[in-house]
Amino acid sequence: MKTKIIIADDHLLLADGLEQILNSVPDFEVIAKVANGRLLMQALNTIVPDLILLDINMPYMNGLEAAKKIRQRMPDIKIVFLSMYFDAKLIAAAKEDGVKGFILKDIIAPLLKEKMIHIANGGTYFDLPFQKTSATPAWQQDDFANKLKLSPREIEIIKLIKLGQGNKQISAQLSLSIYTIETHRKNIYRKLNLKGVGELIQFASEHNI
Amino acid sequence: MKTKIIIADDHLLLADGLEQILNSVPDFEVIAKVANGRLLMQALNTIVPDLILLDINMPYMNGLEAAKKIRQRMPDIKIVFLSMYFDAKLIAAAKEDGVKGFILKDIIAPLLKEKMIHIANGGTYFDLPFQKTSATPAWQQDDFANKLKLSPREIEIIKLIKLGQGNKQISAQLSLSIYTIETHRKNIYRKLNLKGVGELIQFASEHNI
DNA sequence: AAAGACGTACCCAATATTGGGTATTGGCGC
DNA sequence: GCGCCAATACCCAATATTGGGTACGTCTTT
Repeated sequence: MKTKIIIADDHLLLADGLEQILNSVPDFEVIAKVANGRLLMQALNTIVPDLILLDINMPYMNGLEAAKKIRQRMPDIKIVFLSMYFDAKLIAAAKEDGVKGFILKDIIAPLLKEKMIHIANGGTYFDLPFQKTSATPAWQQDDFANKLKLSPREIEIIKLIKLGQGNKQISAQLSLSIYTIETHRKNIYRKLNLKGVGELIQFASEHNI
Repeated sequence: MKTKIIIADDHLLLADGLEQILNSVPDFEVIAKVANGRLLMQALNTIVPDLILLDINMPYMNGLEAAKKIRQRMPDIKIVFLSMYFDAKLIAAAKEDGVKGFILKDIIAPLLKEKMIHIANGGTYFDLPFQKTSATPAWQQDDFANKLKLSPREIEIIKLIKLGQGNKQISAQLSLSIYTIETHRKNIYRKLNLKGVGELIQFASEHNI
């Protein structure tokens, strides 16, 4: 029995591309493509997939709302989020709603397949905002891969913040200006879409940085 | 084979009391009592205990220093800290140094025995700053038991801080003045001897509040 | 009734963090 | 060599947190 998939994405070209990619996996079968959340809910009245690949940003009803509704009515359907950008809060909310995966659109086809197969087999996968994960060697990442991901220095600073250190202590420890730490902090918050130490430490703990 | 214990405490009366209590446990044998860290180190040249019950605040060499040295030279000796007050940072440092337990002096004899037996048998025990732990019913706590421990309201607020909320959000959520939250925060920091959100969240995570 | 803990609320000054900039340097890839 | 980006550093204004107080009503224990 193949895994029946619905693709929900308002970028029709991308949706077609995804269809091609997923249909090239023997165990996958794309049974529908829809362009927004409302159409997705309508489609679910007549066809029932095993998995939905859901764009977060869609008109009429966004991915998160759609996921909530689907989760309530048909909790057996696996939901995987697809997004242009990394967003720590969004991922936290998604996990709350039982979403099985979060994949950035900067992924390349073979890796997408790999992750989708993993999820279809009952696993979960949530993209991380780090550069150079061991699972995805640099040579197979495309141009967008390094945007909005955390640099080594940023990760280092997150670790220190997580230890309860203030900017002053961190700057002393790394022999840097306090202004530099402020800049790094700002960049970290911007990249992860977080606000304040609390949320950052939350995030860091969940992703054991 | 009995567990050989050395008691290190500059309050001689207390040391005597502890000796009585511990000797009433069949498996325990107090083989020495010393009044400060230096005397403890001297004693260790001639006698080797299985466990040291170590007061944190002692003249000449405090408990933490003594523990570090003992840990280096004789890592097999179990060390248990005894303290008048709860101190989150101290406990964190103690754990780093391989200390097996942290017991507040407001404990009552039967519970002390219980915890010491647990530790002697290879366990660890670290006192918590909460009121009314289920393991220690209120009726068997003495007068000092509730000093410097966290109230329910404080624990509630710690949970919200841990979720990354600021004073403003917390006050809104609980329908309280922001000043009240500030007060609670101050009390929490004072009671736990912590400084800043970072350290608090660290602490809260470690003790899963 | 007095003492103490708890929760509430307020004031104030000193720091710290946040969020908006700009700018320079050195490395890396194309 | 040019562009990009990480890392560094600085400025500034707006908030937020910290840490020092005081105060008051309620409830519990002594």
